[in-house]
Amino acid sequence: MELELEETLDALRAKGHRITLPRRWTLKVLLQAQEHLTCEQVQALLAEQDMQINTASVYRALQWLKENGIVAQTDLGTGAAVYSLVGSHPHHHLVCLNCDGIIDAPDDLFDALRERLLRDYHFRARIDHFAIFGVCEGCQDEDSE
Amino acid sequence: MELELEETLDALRAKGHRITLPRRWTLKVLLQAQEHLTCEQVQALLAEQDMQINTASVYRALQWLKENGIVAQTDLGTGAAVYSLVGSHPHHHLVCLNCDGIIDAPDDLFDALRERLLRDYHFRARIDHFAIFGVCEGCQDEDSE
DNA sequence: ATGTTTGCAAATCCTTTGCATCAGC
DNA sequence: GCTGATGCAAAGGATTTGCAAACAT
Repeated sequence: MELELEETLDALRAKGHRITLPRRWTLKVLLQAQEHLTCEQVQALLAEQDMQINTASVYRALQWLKENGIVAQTDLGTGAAVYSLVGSHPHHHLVCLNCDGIIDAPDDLFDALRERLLRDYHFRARIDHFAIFGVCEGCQDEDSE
Repeated sequence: MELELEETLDALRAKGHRITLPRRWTLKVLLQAQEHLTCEQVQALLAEQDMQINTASVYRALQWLKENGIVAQTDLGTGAAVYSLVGSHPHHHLVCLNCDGIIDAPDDLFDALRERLLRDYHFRARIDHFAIFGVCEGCQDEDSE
């Protein structure tokens, strides 16, 4: 993991980017967490480890990582956007409109869609971390009661 | 269209909801527009026709319509959420991460995905008005230049 | 009549920005 | 040393909320 951190940073440096502490730490905590985090969570997790950075800098670091294809930004309808690594294990979320529960879904779910978008629209979809809204099994049962 | 308005409102009334002017007007303008609108646009279009409602009431009406499955809310990454009717002609958007261009996409794109989510996850997806981010044809060419 | 919804203004929440200072290369 | 990134505080924009008055049923 430490390796992955340095490798990624080296690649960015090679593209002419400056590697600063906010950027390094933000990427580090995302690698540690291996799950989607809000800006606030990133900052809190860092603070726990005595790495203090300003909120604006976390936002700027996250945006930079996003622009460079390292992280994906997703709106789960929870108010704050969540950020997660693209590379590691791409996964998606089924968000229940009724109970707000979240089910994880694998990436290959979107393979057919990706292919079709590329073929029919020449559109290269970047479905890195997706949220699909709907009604989960439990809540469907409730509805019918 | 007038018919559809009254029918929908009657159905809501039958469910015990109160039909007020903000609710009626908000639905009316969405039926007129037949495309996704922001809260601000709803309010502006109504004001043009001398139907003044408060911003908070537009939000409340939109949320009410959403809770009742009449409209879908979508985040196109443009700041404000957009709202559109579910019933009429479901459609979706391919949003280019580079040029912010928006390509319309038909609903049947998601048929296979819907079926698989239902079969494998018992999840009833409500993909009413979706945004898929990626890179459009023109911007792919630019990249390779 | 009664309980719900509205309008208004203020509050809240997430995110961005201007600018002087600081740090990476 | 130059250029770009940070920290801070303040602004920004979208959405929500508290509450008295108005309204639908």
